[in-house]
Amino acid sequence: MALRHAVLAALLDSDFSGYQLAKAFDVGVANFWHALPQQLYTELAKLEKEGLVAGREVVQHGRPNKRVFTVTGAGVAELERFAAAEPKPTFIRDDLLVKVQAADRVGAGHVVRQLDERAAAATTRIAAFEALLARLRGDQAEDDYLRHGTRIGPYLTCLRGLALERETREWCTGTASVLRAREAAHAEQI
Amino acid sequence: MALRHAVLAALLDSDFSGYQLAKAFDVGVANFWHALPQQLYTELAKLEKEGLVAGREVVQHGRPNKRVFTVTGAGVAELERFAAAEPKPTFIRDDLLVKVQAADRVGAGHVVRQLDERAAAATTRIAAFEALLARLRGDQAEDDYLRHGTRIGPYLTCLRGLALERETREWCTGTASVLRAREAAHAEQI
DNA sequence: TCAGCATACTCAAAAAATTGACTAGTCGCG
DNA sequence: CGCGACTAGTCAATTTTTTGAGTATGCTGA
Repeated sequence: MALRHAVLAALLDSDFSGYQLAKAFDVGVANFWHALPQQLYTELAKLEKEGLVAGREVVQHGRPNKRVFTVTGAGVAELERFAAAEPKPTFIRDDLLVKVQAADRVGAGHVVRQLDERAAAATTRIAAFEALLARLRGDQAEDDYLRHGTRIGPYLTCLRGLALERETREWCTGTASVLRAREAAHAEQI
Repeated sequence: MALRHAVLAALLDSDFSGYQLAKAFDVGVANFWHALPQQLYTELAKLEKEGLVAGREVVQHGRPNKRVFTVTGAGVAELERFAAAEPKPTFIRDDLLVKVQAADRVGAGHVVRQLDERAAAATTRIAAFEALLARLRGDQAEDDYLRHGTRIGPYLTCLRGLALERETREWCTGTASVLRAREAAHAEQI
């Protein structure tokens, strides 16, 4: 019962349809939560049945109509309860870490390549986060925005995403270069 | 089919029983993977049936006997295949991020407290990682160990854990202080 | 013009993770 | 001597997540 809170938090910012939420959960919100479209549709249906969100049909021209959802008062109350409850520990799962853990026992070649790719992907995401942050704060200086800006929540979580991506990039490039140096040294010995 | 690789990677370092693995997955390995004891027992049973690990009974004095597991050749081959495959994207799930995202719409009090607690927990983990890293490299300098040390995999993943915890601590303290300042400013206005 | 992609969603089945309840022996503490 | 904590597991039920397969419509570029 935790995806629901991620959905509610995402809907606080602006109303979304399931499809739009799915996009968000695949890129931006994925920063701190991840879910497939099917889960979101299911969750939205449940939330609506429980009265935590309200859906309304939006007629569109040139594309299928959609149902967008708004958080209700009960939804905000539910988030309030969630905020007061003890948080579950952070949950990280990363294939690359597992591979690096095993890197001295299996061939490191593929792992090095994947580290490079991950570092490149991180660079892209860093740029995206920086652009998003700049857009959120508009023409205000960061300090100013942090003190007086609206929608500080999304800004703060973006800052975290940015820091994580930077850390990821550094670790990936550092680790790749260590593994490469060791492969080279090993090759020399022969 | 991914927990199995985390288990295999953990067993590469030294043989473990299900119980010991459970401990590791609750603290150390939890750095990059998380699993409950039940899952580990189930997974070990499956891995043994498939011949990827071999179990043997260890008779103990003064406590129940245990079964410890070793990775077999087939297990290493399976890890090799896994290392070559495309990695799934990193998967992060964090209640606190969701709460911060919603912090400007629900009471920030609890969230601030939880951020402080998380920062304190991070400090503890940072110390633990530093101690573990020092133990792994023994009397070697870090550069030296990275170039020539054995078991470089665990060392590299620990470095990542350390960096993540440091980032966590910084973000938590920074975010808590931003939210506190805003609460204070808001109180003044009244 | 027509294939492919994007929007917008649904249903069902399988796999994985979580929750909760148990067994059973040992150790130390009061 | 009994109580609680630690070691070392097992079993079953439930919930969550993932995988896979569909339904429609409309726009765009080769």
